[in-house]
Amino acid sequence: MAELPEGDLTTVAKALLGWEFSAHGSTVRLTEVEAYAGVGADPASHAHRGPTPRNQIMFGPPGYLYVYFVYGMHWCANVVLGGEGEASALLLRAGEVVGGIDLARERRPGVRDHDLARGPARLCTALALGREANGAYLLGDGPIRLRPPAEPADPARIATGPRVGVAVGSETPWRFWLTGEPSVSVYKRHKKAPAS
DNA sequence: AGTAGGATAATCT
DNA sequence: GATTATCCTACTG
Repeated sequence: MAELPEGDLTTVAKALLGWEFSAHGSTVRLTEVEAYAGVGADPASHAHRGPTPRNQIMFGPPGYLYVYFVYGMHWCANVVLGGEGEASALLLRAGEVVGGIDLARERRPGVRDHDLARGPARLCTALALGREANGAYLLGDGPIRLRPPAEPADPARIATGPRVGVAVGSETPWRFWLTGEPSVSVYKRHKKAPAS
């Protein structure tokens, strides 16, 4: 059993850096995440306009996995945070493969080790996450698990910046990552987001 | 190094 | 019918 950290959304987001996320025989240490708030508070969030069939898992209790399909070909994984009905979530953007690396390499042939989970859709591929993982409980004893690291991430290495690839709300600096990690993805703004 | 375009389908308006 | 919390390839400098 594990318990999520206490605090508001950005506090929890930063506290989850360095946690280990396991699925289907591989484990990554989270090096990059993005926070998304709930109804009305965050135009970039899927929950912004209220519950829909897709985002219903975000409106449930925290500690569950929200997996969605984007751009016609990619899966992305989130951890539901906040209280029930709050609908905030944390996008797992990147991580370092620390277990089951042979399986991860098989799932993403031909890429360097630090690129295996460097990006949200790549992370899902490396861990073989798809539709069937949506709604999984992460803090119990199931095949998909999130657990705290033996050594917490160094707070001095946590960096903050705007979220990657969002069309709206790109001013909100809710992307958090660990500086100096080769598995952190490179920043790219959305095609239609205002130039910096 | 950085930038640009296209693939491709679920989801929502 | 428009939109999209991405990735890969190909190009320019």
